[in-house]
Amino acid sequence: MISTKGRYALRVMLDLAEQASDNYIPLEEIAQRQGISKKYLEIIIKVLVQNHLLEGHRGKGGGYRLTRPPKDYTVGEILALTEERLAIVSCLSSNSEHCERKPFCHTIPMWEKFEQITHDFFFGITLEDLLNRRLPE
Amino acid sequence: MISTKGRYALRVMLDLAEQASDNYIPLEEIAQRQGISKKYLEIIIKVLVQNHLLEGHRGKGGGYRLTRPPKDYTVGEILALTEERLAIVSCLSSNSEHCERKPFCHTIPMWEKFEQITHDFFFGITLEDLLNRRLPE
DNA sequence: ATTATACCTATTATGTCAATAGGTTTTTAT
DNA sequence: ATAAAAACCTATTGACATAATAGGTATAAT
Repeated sequence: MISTKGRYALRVMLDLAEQASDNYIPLEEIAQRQGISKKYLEIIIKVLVQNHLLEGHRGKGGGYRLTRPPKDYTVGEILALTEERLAIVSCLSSNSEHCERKPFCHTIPMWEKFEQITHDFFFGITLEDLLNRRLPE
Repeated sequence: MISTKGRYALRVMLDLAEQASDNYIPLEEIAQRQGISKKYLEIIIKVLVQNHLLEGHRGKGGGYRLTRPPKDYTVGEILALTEERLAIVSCLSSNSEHCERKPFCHTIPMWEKFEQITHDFFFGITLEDLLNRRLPE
């Protein structure tokens, strides 16, 4: 399940993309427009800045702005940052302990395929697609 | 993310399918074979019985058995029972509170499509498919 | 100097997951 | 009848993640 963290991150990115402005936009403004607690958004937006999806500028007149055009962001890369667990079952996640059943497991191939499908889906949609309400294929 | 509950449920069903026997198989035996706590499995198997995916028989010589041939179970119906939240985002789940942003939301169509993909994937795989390590298409 | 802003560190409440514990009831085999 | 083997039932616990709040510091523009 996608948590609010991931969904909020997406909404912040979309909000900025919608403004289509090169100016910095204060978080306060975004929070009000989206109806989300500014304090909570701070936590989420931090990750986006650290990974250079957004650029923050301090002080009066500061705020946040995109670092690329909306068509150059995929939904997948945004969710991957805030969700951490794009792995669908723990058996597949990198930090899972070794399972000696894995070689014989009847279900692993299914999880792997689903993971592939999930990846392809979310990495195949850009912010611009969302703005235009146009899903690929 | 699929929880152990869902994965264990699947493994129990697979275990029974593999035995390919009309006899009742004690949970103790399944638990040992699968390396899962019997007590925990009790909780999981209860749901499967209540929904008639399994049949339980009490007393000496009792145990559990499938109610249908493996080809007539889909992975989807098993996971749906134990996971509850096959809804990917809370906005789409039935018990979510009304969101007045929904009509304008740029992300809802994406979540809906992903939900469709997820549903089609898991309801398109049967227990028999898993037994044979054969994923459809 | 003041104001507006990002940025930082910590804390909390809630809830779910995963698991354990200790029983009761039913059925079969002897 | 009796004993054993099994399902079935109710409650509790520890650990962890999520979602959110709180209060502060650093920076930049006017």
